[in-house]
Amino acid sequence: MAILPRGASAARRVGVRAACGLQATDAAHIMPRKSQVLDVMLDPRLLRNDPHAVATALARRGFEFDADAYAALDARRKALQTRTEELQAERNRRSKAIGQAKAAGEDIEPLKAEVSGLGDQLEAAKRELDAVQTEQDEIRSGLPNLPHDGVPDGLSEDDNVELRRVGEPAGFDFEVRDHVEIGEGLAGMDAAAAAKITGARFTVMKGGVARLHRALIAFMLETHTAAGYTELNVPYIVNADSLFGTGQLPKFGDDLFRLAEPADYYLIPTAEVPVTNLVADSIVEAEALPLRFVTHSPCFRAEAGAAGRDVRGMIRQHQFEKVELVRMVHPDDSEAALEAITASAESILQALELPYRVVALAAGDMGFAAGRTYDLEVWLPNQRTYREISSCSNFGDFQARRMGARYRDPDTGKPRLLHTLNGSGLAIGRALVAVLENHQQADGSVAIPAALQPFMGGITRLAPAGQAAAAQ
RNA sequence: GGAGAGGUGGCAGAGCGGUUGAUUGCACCGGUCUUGAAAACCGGCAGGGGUUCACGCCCCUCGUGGGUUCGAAUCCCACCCUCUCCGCCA
Repeated sequence: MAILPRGASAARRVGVRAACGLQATDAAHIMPRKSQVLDVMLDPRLLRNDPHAVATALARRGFEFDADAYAALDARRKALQTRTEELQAERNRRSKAIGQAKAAGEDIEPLKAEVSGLGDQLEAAKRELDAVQTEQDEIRSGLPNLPHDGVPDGLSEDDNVELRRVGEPAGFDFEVRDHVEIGEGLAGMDAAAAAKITGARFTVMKGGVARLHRALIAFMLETHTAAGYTELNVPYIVNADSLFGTGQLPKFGDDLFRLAEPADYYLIPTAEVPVTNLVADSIVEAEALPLRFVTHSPCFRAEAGAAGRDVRGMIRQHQFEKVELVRMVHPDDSEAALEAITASAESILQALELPYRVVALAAGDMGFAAGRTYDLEVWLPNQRTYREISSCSNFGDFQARRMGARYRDPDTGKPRLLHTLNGSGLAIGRALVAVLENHQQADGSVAIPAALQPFMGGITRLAPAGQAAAAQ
């Protein structure tokens, strides 16, 4: 049974596959296919009718868009398209006339001779049009989403706006350890072993720490499904189409682990990719909205631009796990849905008794596809700072347009782009770090938050190696 | 991996190379009838794009790409996907 109605037509998406069917070349070549495909990113009409407004909006993100050049290109496109379609119409008319003449038993040879020149003209016009459209598509697929009106101005994280703080950082009357020290003390965290097996930025977890990691996953899935999210289990390997749909491609291939063999697939950088793409290429019935999904998955990131950052511990790994929340909603509901998805993520932090703050990202600090983003940052006592543990974004129709995700408007009967959102609920590795650090005790043990204890066989603390196992 | 079958509108399912972008059924929307509903009957109903103030007109799309032809859902080639049987396998 299908989870979602799949559009059998699949008329769109001629796109990426065709365009990048050219093997393991550069991921940057991945493009939507021209014309009749709706996976261009920003609304093509907005781009055509008011390119300067687009340029102004994108400038808030620090993105330069040459509106005049684009407008000039579009003028060429228009002329070429008109000419091409006129030629096609002419050819269709004549061919139809030949058919009728033949049916009437007339001699069609003279008619055929008349049409012969048309073919060449048409082919030439098509080629030209094709080139211009390809150029336009390349530009469009590289344009980030427009920031929502309410997004704070600014180009860097320094311009982010703190919305609220929840929970008081605990006072410690001993020297606060970081999670690496705590994890090693518990004999539960081993970076050296992972380095031997693989390399840098991996960790082997063991015993109580591994169990705590698993408990966090189970607790989060339980909490979110109880709140109405439908649990999913999805592929961790995806194709280029899916990554284009959510916006990782064509621009951010460097952040991905790519499997060139035996197939040109990618490891997912987040479950957002497979889950959001469930609605790719389909028309969802209006009553089915909102769709709310939760899934647990590993995430694989090359961290290409992060050399030297967060090298110690589990903050920044090539492989980590995450519980992800995804919603597909009616366009009118996406603003409220962002608040709701953020609240879902916050409920986990509250249950885990972790102090955190909520930050509205500035226009220039948001991800490529996001129209508005709230980050949740958890308090890390050793670093004496708040660190990102969840990112909740409203993508508006940006991803929906790229992947062809629509719902049927009951009033008009016509398909319309739906809105997509997602948020981490939460990143498991960082949640583990936060629990270890915030709930550490003077003796090196770690108190298990009450909410987690049922998923830990009822134990209330993790004890350092050498101490008696676990208190009841 | 081997052998076979197949991919057509929201779904199901037709379609001698020529007024077929596509018969029909279901679903859906509107109407008649009814106190109301159901049934019955009548009508409407694929997606995308261009152009137009608008009515409308035009182009593209029958898995994807290419080829043959004046003309392709229909013929040819390649690829992708699905199903059945066999092999392998958690």
